[in-house]
Amino acid sequence: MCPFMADIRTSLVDSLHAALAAAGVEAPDGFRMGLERPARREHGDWSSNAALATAKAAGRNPRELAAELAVWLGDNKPDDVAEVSVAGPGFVNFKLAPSCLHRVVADAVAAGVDRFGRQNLGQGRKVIVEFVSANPTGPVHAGHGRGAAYGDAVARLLQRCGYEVQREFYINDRGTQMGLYAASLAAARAGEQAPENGYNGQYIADWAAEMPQGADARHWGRQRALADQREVLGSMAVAFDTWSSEQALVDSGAIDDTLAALGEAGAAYEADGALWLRSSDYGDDKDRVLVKSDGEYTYLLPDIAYHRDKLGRAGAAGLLITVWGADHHGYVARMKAAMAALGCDPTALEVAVTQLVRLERDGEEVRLSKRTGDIIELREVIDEVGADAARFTYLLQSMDTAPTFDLAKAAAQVMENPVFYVQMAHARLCSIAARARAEGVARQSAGEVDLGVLSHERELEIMRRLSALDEVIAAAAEERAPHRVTAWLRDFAAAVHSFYHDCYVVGPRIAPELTQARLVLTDAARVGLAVGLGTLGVSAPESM
RNA sequence: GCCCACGUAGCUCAGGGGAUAGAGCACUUGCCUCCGGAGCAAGGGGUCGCAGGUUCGAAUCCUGCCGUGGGCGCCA
Repeated sequence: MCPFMADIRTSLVDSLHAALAAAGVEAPDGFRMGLERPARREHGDWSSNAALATAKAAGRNPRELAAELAVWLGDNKPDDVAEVSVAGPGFVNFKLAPSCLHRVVADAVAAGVDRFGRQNLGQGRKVIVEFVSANPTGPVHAGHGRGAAYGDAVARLLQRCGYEVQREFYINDRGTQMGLYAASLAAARAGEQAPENGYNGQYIADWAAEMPQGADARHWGRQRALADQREVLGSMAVAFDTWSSEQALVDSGAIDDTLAALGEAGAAYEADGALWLRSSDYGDDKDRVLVKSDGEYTYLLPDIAYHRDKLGRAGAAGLLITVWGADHHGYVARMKAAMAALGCDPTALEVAVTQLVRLERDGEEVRLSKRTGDIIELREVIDEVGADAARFTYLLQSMDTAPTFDLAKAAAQVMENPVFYVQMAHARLCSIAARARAEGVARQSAGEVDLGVLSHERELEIMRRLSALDEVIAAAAEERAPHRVTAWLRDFAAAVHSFYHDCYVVGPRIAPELTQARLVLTDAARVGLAVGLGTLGVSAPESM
């Protein structure tokens, strides 16, 4: 990250508190000093609402109080502050010295892609991020793609913020669907009709043809589906550290243990021949069945055992993040209820619900249906648009919105395509460096270059945006919102294209010291783009 | 009926207590004697779904209503 930018923040907040004290103003209860980057340039680099938020309780006029704070802050200037002013209804605005921005550039180059933007908010806290978890009854489809892109990006963001992250895939390898899948494979192998409610997709026919004579359809089919899923996810650069099996939980007795634990907690009871979870005591709408009257487990019970198992592995201070599609949102309350019944810390389990994607090709909807056989597989999406475009497009918007993913648009190699636009910015920066080499420019080491000559508005804009990257990454990680990085990348890429257009780096009319400084700026911007793209799992190509 | 999310420019979406609400596409108009014009710049375009409330301040928080998507099984 740019470590001193965080220090500057801290010192500004401290100074504001001191200024308030000097003005004889006591902060009201619950007051938190607001310090933010103003939307408008003329309002400086940082802005505080200190006067606005405290004036009423202190019986003061906000604008006058702000003026008083500004005078005091002007006399006791925090480090790196060039100017303190008052604006609007009573904001106190700070303008930083230009040297701050030059330090950002030097930092980015020194830290490089591996370390720039890295921070330690997590302090090694263990997190298990579970995502995709498609049934092992067929290929992953386009809808799983969003969960895959999202879960992996969240994992990457948390890693960059100092969490110890494990990516996990839960395999529902027992139960009704698994049985139907095995029966469908066996039927297809024997040239017979699929059973009622069975699977009919083309892949069933294809896989059945591969299945060796006499193979156990259940076991062989599970392996076949998993291999396919792993391969497709791998082609999108999504890899899991652990694959957790539901059947293994049954075999190990973990489910019976969980049942016993729920019983001991008084959270389970028998009725109508079934065993119920008293989930309504823990915030759910109604009680839920754990064991059906025919003795079979419901889907819920193994899932509770699974989350209990994960919690044990994550440890007392650990965190579980489970990514579910919107079609599972109804299960959040019962899972949290079960965890509460087991005495777990309710904040230890976070369920991230992603809204469903609408898939189109050239404006026409393509339906995602796993059961009809008319499935759009994730493999097809990747084949059509590429892994980078697929990931970036899936992460373009907040997970709370149900976006439209147009395959044709995502695949287009045009600047209107945000993936291409951002990657192109990186490629252009690389081409500048290549050009400098081709022209025989002897590069000074970054430490020797005078960055003070970087004062063009285009250059300043790049530096300002670059200085915000660590905050963007921190916010994206804490809010589990990778699309914040996507938004930053689009803005930053725009700044790079503007710079590219207006500020030549190498050429007969460019002074040598400016060439040197701009080459360093180019390197820094490249690091910023690569770091941002990296947290999304998207590559930063040197040429397009 | 109940639960969750969403409703911001013509379209796709950022912003999610702060100052004059932003970007891309589309539209209008400029810019190629130098690093990729696959670009850059300027302009027009808004009752932030509607109505109340909280607040010094609401697109943002709360309540109700309307609309859209998803969910509401002893299916998974």
